[in-house]
Order: sequence, then C-alpha cells, then structure tokens
Amino acid sequence: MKVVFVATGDIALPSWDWLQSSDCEILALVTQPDKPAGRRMVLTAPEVKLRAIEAGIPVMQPESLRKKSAIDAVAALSPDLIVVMAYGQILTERFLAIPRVACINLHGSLLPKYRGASCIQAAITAGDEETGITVMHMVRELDAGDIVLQKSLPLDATSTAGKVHDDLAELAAVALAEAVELFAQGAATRTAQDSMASSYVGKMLREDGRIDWSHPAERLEKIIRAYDPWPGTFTQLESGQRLKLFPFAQVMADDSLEIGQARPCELGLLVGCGAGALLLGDVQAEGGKRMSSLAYARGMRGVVKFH
RNA sequence: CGCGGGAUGGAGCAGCCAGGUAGCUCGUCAGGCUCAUAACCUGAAGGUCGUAGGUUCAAAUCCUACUCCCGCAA
Repeated sequence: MKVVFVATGDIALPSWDWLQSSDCEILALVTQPDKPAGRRMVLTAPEVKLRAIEAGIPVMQPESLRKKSAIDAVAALSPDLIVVMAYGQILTERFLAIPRVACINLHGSLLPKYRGASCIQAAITAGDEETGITVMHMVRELDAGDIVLQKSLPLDATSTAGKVHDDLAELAAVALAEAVELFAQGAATRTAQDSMASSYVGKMLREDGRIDWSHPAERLEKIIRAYDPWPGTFTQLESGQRLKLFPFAQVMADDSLEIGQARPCELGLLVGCGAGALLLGDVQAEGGKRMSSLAYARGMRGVVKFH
C-alpha cells in the first residue's frame, strides 16, 4: 500500500512509527507549518515532521490543504490510502477523493459520541467508563463517516487527558495496523454512524478551564482530570492572580464552606463547591512552581476566596 | 530582544516600596502531657537572604550585570 500520512499532533506518533515499520510505502507526510512556541517563541516543527525528515520521507507543509496547488501535489503522488490524524485543518471533498482505496481518519472517541476536537476531555468530563479509537472513512461532515473499526479503552478515576491521550495514541497504532490489513485484503467493512446518537465537542480554549465553584464537587473533580494538561484548570484569587489546579482533587462531603471559600486543613486546601467540597491536589500560582495544595496552604494567611 | 512574576533554614511564605535585632505556618530533634493521635505544651538545632559587583557608617531591602525557575501568549 502506498500511503500519504496527514498529521500534526503527537497523538499520531505511534501510528506514524508503526506505518514506517510496516510494508506500506509512505509517499509523504503532510503536516501543518512550523509555528512559534515556547517562552522565546521559537519556530518549532511538529515532532512527526522531525521523524519523517530523519527517515528521509518527503514532508509537505501547505499553509492550507484547501488550495488547489496543495491538493494537486498530493494527488500527483497517486496514493492508495490517505491516513489523517490530528492534522488540524478541515479537508475538502476534492482532497478526500484523491486516494485509490480510501481516505481514513483516526479519531479519539467511540463515534458517534464526541465528534470534534476535544473528544478526550469530553469522555472524562462525562464520567464515561470507556472511550477509544475509531477508524472511519472521511466525509465532508466532520467525523461523520462510515466506521471501519473501533478499539475501546477503559477509563477510571485516575484517567487524565494526558494519560488517555498517550494510551489512545498507542491504541491508534494498533487500530491502524488492523485497518490497513483489512484494506490490503479488500475485507474492510463500512458501518454507518447513528447520527441521532452523535454529539459534537468543539475546540477548547484556555478560558474554558476557569473553575465555576457553584458546580458540584464531583463534577469539578472530573473536569480537573479531563482538562489536564490541556486546557488546564484554574481559579482566581481576590488579587486577580491565577492559581492553576492539577489532579487529583478529592470530593469531600463537607458543606460548611461557602462556594469558592478555601480553607487550609491537615490534608491540603479545602474549597467549598455547589455541592460538597473539593480537597485540591496540586496547585500552581503565577510565577510559582507546582506543589501540593498542602504545601501551598502553609504559606497562606487565613481563609481565602476563589472566583 | 513578545509581556510579566519569582529565588529568604528541610517545605511553603512574610519582610523589600519609606536600608539599622532573621519573622510566620509546618517539618525535624529532645523533653512533657495523654489509653491514644496528622492532637496539645515546652525547648533546641538548622539560613554566607540565587551568584558577582556597586552605593552606604550600615544592604534580604537601593543600583548594575549574570544564572536558574515559572505564568501569559502561541
């Protein structure tokens, strides 16, 4: 199989590595242009690009994959299969029609649930018992194509977005291997998605991580795990200074605190929520290091109010 | 040169603006109290205040440079 891989995010790395070690011929990698990153705003290449270069595989970084020139360049390679994962651009039907066999996408949820960008965060926030990887045919509508196969991954109270991201990345490589084998044998099946059961979750912004203390403690605990490390969760002190929150917080059946009121206790910092209270896990103040809420509480003077 | 915060006994902080005795909440150690305790009481050890210069009678504090850590932004 002659394959064009289209990916930017690190979640695609294990899949890339598998593809490179398989008998498939990788014609090219299509990835987003390098972008400024880090405190010094240094132009940084996606990791997958570095691996492609190291392997001597051609890399294409079009500003937009909607442009005819970019589409023609990929079409000129005459791929059998196009594999898309965490690329970050919407693709046109013209592009999807390029490959001889199929244009498939690896998505980090058990579709039709959680179509869209923040699928991992959504599954953890919802308290789902499992999520997974879906391999599907790409269509014009986002994440709505026929399903080739799915692999599930159990979730529990220790699941964070970061951990699940890494696990799904590994699982995706397994799913891709199976899918490619099916296509190679002409044995791939198509199962239409039940669009009535579908849900859509959009891209997350940093501001989405602001904690609303009027929510029940149980929900906030899930959100702190679900948003770690991206977009992260935070609250604000009276001074306006932000305090980042990290897993793992514990739900406490304590209703003695007002909403947003924080009091040091022998286990850490206890914050009043809409229902119950949250014993914070790690926290990090602006300019400060990440530490346990217990350590943070040592330096506090009395009770504070979060907003 | 994208914007900004920080470095003070083992941990987390205050003190700096208006230079002049090293402070707070803990931890550690010793003793006491207690049936008992992540409880309480008493006492002790532990700090060249990030580094190097400068100003000054005197610098954690003011000035300059440097190192390291971090938040925003992307």
